[in-house]
Parts: sequence; structure tokens; C-alpha cells
Amino acid sequence: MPSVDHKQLKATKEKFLVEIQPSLLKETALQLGIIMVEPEFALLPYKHPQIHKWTSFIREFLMINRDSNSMSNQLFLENSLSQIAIFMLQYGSGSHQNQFPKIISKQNINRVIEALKDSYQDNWTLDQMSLVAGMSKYQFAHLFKEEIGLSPYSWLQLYRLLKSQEQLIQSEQSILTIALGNGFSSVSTYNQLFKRIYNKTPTEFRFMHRP
DNA sequence: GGCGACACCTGGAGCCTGTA
DNA sequence: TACAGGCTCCAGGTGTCGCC
Repeated sequence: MPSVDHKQLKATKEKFLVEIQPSLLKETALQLGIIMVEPEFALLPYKHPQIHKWTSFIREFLMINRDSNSMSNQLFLENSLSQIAIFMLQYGSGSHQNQFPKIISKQNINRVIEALKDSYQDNWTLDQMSLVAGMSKYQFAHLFKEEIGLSPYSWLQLYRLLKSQEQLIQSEQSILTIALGNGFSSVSTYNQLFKRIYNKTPTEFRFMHRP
């Protein structure tokens, strides 16, 4: 169960939410030898195919077996959550990862994604994105979220953040220069997003990932 | 497809820290 | 002490998402 109040649970009839303790992730990472630093999950808000399939499978299993004895469900859950932890560490963790997983989606959504990738430094608005997609902004926002798993603007911000990581680690440029150079309108926006995704400031991130 | 409430982003101001 | 860079705060603007 969620350790904090999730407002989305109130807004929808049904929500399948998985929370995994950081200690379990660290232990799994240690056993697998995947990562030596604190796990970071910039890509997890993104709908990764493997993680998405696995969580869908767990959800369906629990729906089908909701009336069966709780012991078998408990065993299934324990094993499944360990598997999800492994997927998270393999596919989602590590800020060294700077490529989004490839998702096959509708042509007009792909067209927007390619345009965003080509000019992520530009000041995009939802209106401009929907123009590229050839649909209304309301229709576009809903379809994008459904296909990709993130809202258009969130996707763009995350892409900019991942693009900036390499410069943070490998260059001596100031945080301000990197933020503006990657399409963020101000350094405060960049800092706030960085803090929200990684729970650390760009400077702390740079220090941690320097050889 | 459009609306409205609310969450999130923006950007300026100001504080903190390190350096000369 | 002055200055630069990094960070946080906050009010106003914009985007998102559930609902019709």
C-alpha cells in the first residue's frame, strides 16, 4: 500500500500502484552487480515495454485470483516484485542512460516526437505540438499520454534533462549555460526538475558522477 | 471536442557560499 | 568586501486531465 497519500487514487476508481523499498533495490543491485551508486530513475515515468508488460501481468493475475487463498497470491507477489526490481535496475536506473526506449506508436505521435528530438532546445508549446500532429491540442494531449505514458510537455522536459546530463558530467560549463543550452527557459526550472527527478541538485549530480 | 479545476512551469528576486 | 555561481522561493501564467 502507498506510504503517502496519492491524490490520483481519489480521482480514479482503480489504480495499480507498486512501491518498492530503496533497501530492496540496493540489495538486488548489489547481488546483480548492476550499479554501485544510489539508484536513480529518470526514465521510470516513461512507459518501458518490459516493466509495463510485467505490471500488467501482475495486475491481471491478481484480478483473476482475487477470490483464491491469500497465501498463493502473497507468494506470487513476493516473486513478482523481486522481478520488477530487477527490471527497474536493468532498464530504468542510472543517470548514465541518456536514450529513451523505442516505443512504436501512432504515426502522428511519432512525427511530433521526432520534431521534438530535432529541436528540443526550442520553446515548444502544446499548440505547436498539436499542429505538427495535425489534431486539436486536447485530442493530441490525450492521445500522447495514452500512447507514450507521459504528457507531451513532461516528455520534452525529461528529454531535455537526459540530454543535459552528459554535459554536466563531461564539461566544465556552468549550470546556467547547460540549462539554457538544453532548452530550459531558466535555471530555476532546471534545478526544480532535477531535484524532483533525482532528489539532488545538478551540482550534486555532477560531483557524484565525475570519475 | 471543449471546459474548468488544479497541478506544474516560468522567471525575477534574493540568499548562500566560495574565491580573489 | 565585492563579485560570480548555485540554489530556493513565490506569484502569475500555462499545461494537464477528468468529465461532460
